[in-house]
Amino acid sequence: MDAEAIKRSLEGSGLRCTPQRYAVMAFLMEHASHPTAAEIFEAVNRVDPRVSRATTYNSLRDLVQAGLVREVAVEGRAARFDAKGMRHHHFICDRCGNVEDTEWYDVPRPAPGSLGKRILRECELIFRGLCTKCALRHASR
Amino acid sequence: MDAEAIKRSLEGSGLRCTPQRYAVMAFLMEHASHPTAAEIFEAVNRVDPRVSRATTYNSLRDLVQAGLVREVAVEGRAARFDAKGMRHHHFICDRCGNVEDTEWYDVPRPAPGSLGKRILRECELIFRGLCTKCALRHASR
DNA sequence: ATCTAATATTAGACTTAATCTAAATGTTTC
DNA sequence: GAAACATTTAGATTAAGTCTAATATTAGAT
Repeated sequence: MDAEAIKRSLEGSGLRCTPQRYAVMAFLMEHASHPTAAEIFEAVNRVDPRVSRATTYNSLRDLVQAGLVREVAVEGRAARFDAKGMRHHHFICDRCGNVEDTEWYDVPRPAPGSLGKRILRECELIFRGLCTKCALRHASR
Repeated sequence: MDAEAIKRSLEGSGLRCTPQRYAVMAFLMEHASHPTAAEIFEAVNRVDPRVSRATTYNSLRDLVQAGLVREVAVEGRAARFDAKGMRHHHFICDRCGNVEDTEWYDVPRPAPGSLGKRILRECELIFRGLCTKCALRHASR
């Protein structure tokens, strides 16, 4: 996605395309590494010191609300974020905690009725185990 | 599970059955509500003031390591815990953030090869949407 | 039973992540 | 250009979790 597309997607969601929001969104689209808010703030602030910490958090909140960004559910301390580009699932490493994208495939929905009166919006699949790096280190011992 | 069973499962995992650990484990088994560490601490400490905050956290860490308890991945601030009893999936409410258990069913594993050299331990399914309470409130407006 | 070494617990200080606040700045609209 | 609104800012505050050093408990050896 290029600059124009980012601008359009922000405005399409009712968000003004401010330099700060743009910077956060652009950073997320360039880094599929599920960065934490602190990482995003540091990186974005280094490039453009006009971006404050509060604004980083505000922008992330707005982007998540607008549906452009996903807050990945991980059990670690700090929240991690993910631009919603291609659909994918997540693999979380037991050992190093890294979150990686994996190929998407359709998840069978629960049997109708099993959820009662709940309203289902989405199904998310999380794989756990050892990532490539940790699996190799594990094997070589 | 009764007291003896808890004791056995702790010791079977190489953990001494101290009053503190027992209390944390017992609380989790009685409350399927995915309490946060703070909630567990308050409840357990109220009953037995000998249980400190640090020990609550230590016990939870030990229980998770021993595989008796699961730390549920949620995007909120505080971690949530869950005694591993019956297998189940989780439903997280978009609005109130509550985590509820839902009926378990087999999740199709990813195509072999799609995970590369990663070692898969488990698949976890998370549903998102509105819980019963929030769905009703939503409808009545 | 007593000693000893290992394990567990504690209170409270500390660190980290995130939110809040009130003032300032920027943007629209008239 | 002024009023109304949205956004950003630095820094204070809160919340969640971890760490530390002292104390207590336990299991196993004698």
